[in-house]
Amino acid sequence: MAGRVAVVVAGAPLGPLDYAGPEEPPLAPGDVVEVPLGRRRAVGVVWDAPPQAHNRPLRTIHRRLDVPPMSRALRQTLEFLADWYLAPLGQALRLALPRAALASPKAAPLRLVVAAQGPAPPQALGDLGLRLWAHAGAPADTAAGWARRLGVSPGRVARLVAQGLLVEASVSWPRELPPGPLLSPAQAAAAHALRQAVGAGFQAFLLDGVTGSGKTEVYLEAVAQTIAAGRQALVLLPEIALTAPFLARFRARFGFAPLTWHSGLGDAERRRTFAGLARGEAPVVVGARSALFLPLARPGLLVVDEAHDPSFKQEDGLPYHARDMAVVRARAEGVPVVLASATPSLETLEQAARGRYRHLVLPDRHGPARLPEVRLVDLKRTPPPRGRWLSPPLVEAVSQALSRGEQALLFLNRRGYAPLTLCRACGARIRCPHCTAWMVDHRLQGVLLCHHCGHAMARPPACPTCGAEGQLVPCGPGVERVAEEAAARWPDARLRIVTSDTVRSPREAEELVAAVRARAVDLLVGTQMLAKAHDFPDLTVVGVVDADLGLQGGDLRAAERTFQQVAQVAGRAGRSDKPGLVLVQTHEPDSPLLQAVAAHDRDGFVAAERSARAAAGMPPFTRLAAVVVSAAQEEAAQAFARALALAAPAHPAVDLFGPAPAPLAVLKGRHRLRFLVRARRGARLQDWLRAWLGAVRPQGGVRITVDVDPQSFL
DNA sequence: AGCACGCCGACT
DNA sequence: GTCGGCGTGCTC
Repeated sequence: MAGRVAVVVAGAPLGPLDYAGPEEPPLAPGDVVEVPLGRRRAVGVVWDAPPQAHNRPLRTIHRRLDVPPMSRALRQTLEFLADWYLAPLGQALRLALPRAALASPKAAPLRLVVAAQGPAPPQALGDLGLRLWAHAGAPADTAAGWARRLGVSPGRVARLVAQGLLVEASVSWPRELPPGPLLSPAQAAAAHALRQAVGAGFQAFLLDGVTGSGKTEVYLEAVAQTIAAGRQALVLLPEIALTAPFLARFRARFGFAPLTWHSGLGDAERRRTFAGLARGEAPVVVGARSALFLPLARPGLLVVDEAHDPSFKQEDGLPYHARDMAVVRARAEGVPVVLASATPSLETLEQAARGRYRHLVLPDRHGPARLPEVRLVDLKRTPPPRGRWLSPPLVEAVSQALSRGEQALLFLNRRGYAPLTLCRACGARIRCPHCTAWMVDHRLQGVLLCHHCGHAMARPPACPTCGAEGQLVPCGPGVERVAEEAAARWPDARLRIVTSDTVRSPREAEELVAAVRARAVDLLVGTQMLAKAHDFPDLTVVGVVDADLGLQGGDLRAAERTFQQVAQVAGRAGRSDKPGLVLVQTHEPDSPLLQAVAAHDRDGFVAAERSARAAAGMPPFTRLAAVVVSAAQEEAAQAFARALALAAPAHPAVDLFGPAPAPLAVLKGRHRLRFLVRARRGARLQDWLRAWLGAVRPQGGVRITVDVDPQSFL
């Protein structure tokens, strides 16, 4: 009789299933196997679950794949994740089993090429030298990749390598690390605490320092300690756009490039990276959210940089928070984890206040840089001219920066040209046919787009409702419209619009950052993509076009997000020795939120927000889950939601709100009703949800989605 | 997630 | 008379 084994199938919304395993060689938990499932073959992982005592006939495991088994710590992390987010284990497993995990690991070891660095490109290289230097610190790439990137032949790349202008870097373990940079006393103290923690088991840290305070240098010392101890470090960054400057700093510190993991990688590189990490050959990997589940043969340290960033929360599919799951994985691995941020979330600060995370503070900007002056511009007292969006004080500040030969940034968190198109004749607004949303005018692409479902339509010549011609007018600003105004205002400035529409790949992000740093751009107009941790030394003036924007909608975290966003984008100004100036346009200059922004008073803001949350019984003092019921037929959704409301178990510490139409009442053609579940102290949120949702069976095309610890409330 | 089974509309 | 729509249900 063959052995009975539990297998979790990747991707299937199922728990462990029982199979008949081979007698010899026996399978062990973590082994990656191919199993029959229904009439297809699926890939799964042998799990630790005790075999269930059912007596249906078992099907037989086809074979064990010749890939490194999944570690116990990673399995535990996924189990925790599935349990926390009420997701089937099979769905969670897919996070850690990308296609690259299934390839044979016999791929050649990585040999990559990176740009050398020096004070200046050799004159003799001319234009090629400039291009090369613009890519200093770019991610390691193959020789062919560099040839493409520089627009030269592979032979020319080989010559550059021979000349030492490109450096071949093996991902193998560095023998020796260069000494670290000189740190300020506060940095040194924090770095010391982190170094001590490496190799000493699980501990969570909040590395909390104002923008430009040198958090990266501090945690890189912990990375150094980790490498020296022969262990691996995993660093999460919110967006791939951040990796190029990060890699430059990394290379400056260590003299080699880390592995990277992001959506821009090709299959071959993915396989090599995955296998290299699983075999323990590469010391450091840097990646976006999904990198959290990469295999580490010798884990030593996890870092979540810009830990406040909302992109760490996956919003589609399985809605997990990589920041929180990083702590879970670190605990499972028995290694320290560092959450670094200038504007930590209230949840993270609360963990620190309760002593769960050790709080390391860097109070000042590093070196000569000072925090920028933040001025609030009252849009009621100094409004922009009608039909324009830049107020006189902001125009003046940008003009001065440009005339000094410095760079300026205009921030508006709104893609497209105008968020709404209105008919002057009949007042109709152009709506998405599938969602409760306006169609957003995107002039660069020449279409109207729905930002929720992606529906596109041509800009109609006449009003679709009343047929009036020439009466459709764009309402309100998007970045394209602000850019149009800026281009008219500063015709000589070299302007770039930076949004997910214009910067669509890691390569384009890298190119943009290189162009800005090389001073090929004078004026940036963009969305939150620009608010992130870029370091542009000649950028001195930042304009926040509409600070009130994020406060609309009354979302629980609106104030917090606005503070973070404005503080982060303000942090782009004046990062070297030139002083920075930030102008924040608002209709509410007297609001405590904006007063705190202007005074760089994060602690004041947090204290006020914290007591408001406590008074309202909101996180971090309670826990929430959003439960959305959706169906193509509105009546079906409503009927089911009513039944669901009646099925709610009574609990003294659980409050159920709803059902109410979700803010996006129709999304992709489905009508949506939302419940909000609040668990106060003493209630187990997930247990209550399981009891509730387990008691009902959706039918008639009704779907239920659960978002535990929701960040967005649409 | 896939992939069947299962009952109701337009085609060779 | 069949092909095919996706609603419903199952996968050890």
